[in-house]
Amino acid sequence: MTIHDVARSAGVSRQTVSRALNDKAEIDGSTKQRVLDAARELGYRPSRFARGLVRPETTTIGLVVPDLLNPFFTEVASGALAAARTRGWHVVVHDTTDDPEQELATLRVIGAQVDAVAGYFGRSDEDLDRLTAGIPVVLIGREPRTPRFSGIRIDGEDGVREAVAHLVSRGHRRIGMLDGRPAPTVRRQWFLRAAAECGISVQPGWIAGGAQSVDGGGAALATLLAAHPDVTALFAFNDVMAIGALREARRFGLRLPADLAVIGFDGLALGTLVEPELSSVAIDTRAVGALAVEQAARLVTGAEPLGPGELVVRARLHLRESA
Amino acid sequence: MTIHDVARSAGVSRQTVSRALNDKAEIDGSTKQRVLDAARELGYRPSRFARGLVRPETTTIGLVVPDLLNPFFTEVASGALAAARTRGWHVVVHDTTDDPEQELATLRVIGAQVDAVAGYFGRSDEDLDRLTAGIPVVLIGREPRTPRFSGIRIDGEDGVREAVAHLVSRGHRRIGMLDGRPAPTVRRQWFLRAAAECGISVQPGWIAGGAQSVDGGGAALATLLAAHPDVTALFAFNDVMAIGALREARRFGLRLPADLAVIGFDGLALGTLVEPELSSVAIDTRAVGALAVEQAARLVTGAEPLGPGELVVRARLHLRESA
DNA sequence: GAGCGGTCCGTGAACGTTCACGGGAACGTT
DNA sequence: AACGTTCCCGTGAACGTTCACGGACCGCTC
Repeated sequence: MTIHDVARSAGVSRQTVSRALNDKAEIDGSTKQRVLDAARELGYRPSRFARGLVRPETTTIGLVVPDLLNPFFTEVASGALAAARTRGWHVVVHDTTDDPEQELATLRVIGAQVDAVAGYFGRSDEDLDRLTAGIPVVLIGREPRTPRFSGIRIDGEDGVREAVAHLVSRGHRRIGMLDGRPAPTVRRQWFLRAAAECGISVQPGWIAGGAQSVDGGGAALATLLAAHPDVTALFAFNDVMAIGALREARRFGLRLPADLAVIGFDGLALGTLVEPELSSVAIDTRAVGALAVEQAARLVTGAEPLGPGELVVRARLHLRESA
Repeated sequence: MTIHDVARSAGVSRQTVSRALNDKAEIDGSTKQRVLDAARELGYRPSRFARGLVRPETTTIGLVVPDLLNPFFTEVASGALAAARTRGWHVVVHDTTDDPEQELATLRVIGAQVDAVAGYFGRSDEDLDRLTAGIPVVLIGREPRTPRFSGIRIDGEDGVREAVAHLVSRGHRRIGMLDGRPAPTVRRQWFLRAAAECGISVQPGWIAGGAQSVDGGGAALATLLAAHPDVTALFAFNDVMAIGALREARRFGLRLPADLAVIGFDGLALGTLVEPELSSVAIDTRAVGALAVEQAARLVTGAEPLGPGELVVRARLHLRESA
């Protein structure tokens, strides 16, 4: 079903059909109506590829997240959408469900659909390089090794230092941490460094790793408290885990924050909905998405890309009720 | 920067470049490498339009939501993404920020980018018909008047009846409602009908309208309680408002659910994170998104579309702690 | 040395649309 | 009657890629 079929059906030429469909001049009112009717009759709709081939390209960027239901990624995506909207750009969102296979499948098909891709990836830079076939790539929350890639860095060091200092100033000495993985993360390094600077020691058993989810946070807290019930404060890898920890602590019968002070990371809006409201080392999550789109924009258009110094989002402590 | 430039630079023909880039046979290893190097050197990347024009089309559907940060729409979007993924389709997500202007802008540009569009719209069917230029449209949570459109209907009548019956069985007689708009909504009708069936009367002042947000729910509860502090139970337009009401009630010093029982609508995962956990007339939100994509799929491919009877998502009462 | 199979590469065509241009008809002006 | 304008409309070309086909070259066999 092409423009030609419509033209034939209406007894005019391609160009006249094009004029009618695109509200252009140089066409008589009655013929225009006739063409429009024919097009509707035939259920015709223009090929966006043929159209894109000849008209100024509308850019589309792909955003890849592991789990859109995770509020952190929702906020990042929202920021990316907003940034794209101001440019009249489009964003196709892909949710990999944290599955390497899905990520692979996404990368395979996305290259043909978008002008740039941004997001969270698990695969190596080499794999990404091979799969993205030359389009710009913006990594979020991970340092690129290839110069071809850009990375949005999340610098929470100062914020974590503030958090630990705050807990110490409130008299806490046994501060645990729920990490987002069994293996130490960067945030754990920040935490340990901050603790050392504040002059308190952190025993290895005070750190429990868990899945980066509400349930994961709850489970991690359970194992932590089982072994070390004397921990009085907690820094969590992120807000989602912290919220799971709050819930679990309540089930343990702990009073919050009297028996256990909790500080999360990310500063999600969700933190204001739980009881007690969550204190957090907050970053501007929507800015993360917006920055990624901005950098993708520059790479696509060939403008001067942002340097590493500008591709940073810094965290600050937001105190609420939970600590 | 076309395939031709690469061909010239590598001293071969278009076709050979195409073969190298697409990992096809009938090409020598050394020439392939030479072409690949030339392509990288020139920063070449294939036009997805030209490619799409000649290769089997990959379908893309547009999903339009008023606010992706609203967890309800997040869940719907997540369901849509998952359904699209199983087909190898793409979803471009547009957030209109609940702004008619943005919605208009979105509709204007989306037609050239997608094969079908689904989501929440504020504009009239006539406007939509004109702006979507012949591509299939699936409305969510709203009945279409045009036969050209499909609609996903949300039937919460039975669920609301269960909810009211439950509250009545617990002895509640003065049940208020927080509606999602100043003007009566369908959910208010369900509520009033259910109340009548249960033999309790609802005074007009027991119903307060508010914005469909956490703060809106809180504000609505505040005005409601100011005028009618004797209300003992509450049905909210949706979970987000219900959660706002819970927070506000706590600030009022009410014990939950002893002083005020609350039941929301939607059954969001978020409801399990608040204190007390929210009872809700729950729908399968992800199924809503999935159904929309499924129907869009059928309309695009020309398969037999789902009938009105199949395009329904029914609600059931999920009891947790708040009632 | 003719024939044959295999490997590698290039040329025309096609995808469906819009742009630039040209041309016919109708009408008014000189 | 010749000419200029205005209003419509159609034709060739182009966008950048892939597919189908054909052909050159090489080595082998009989």
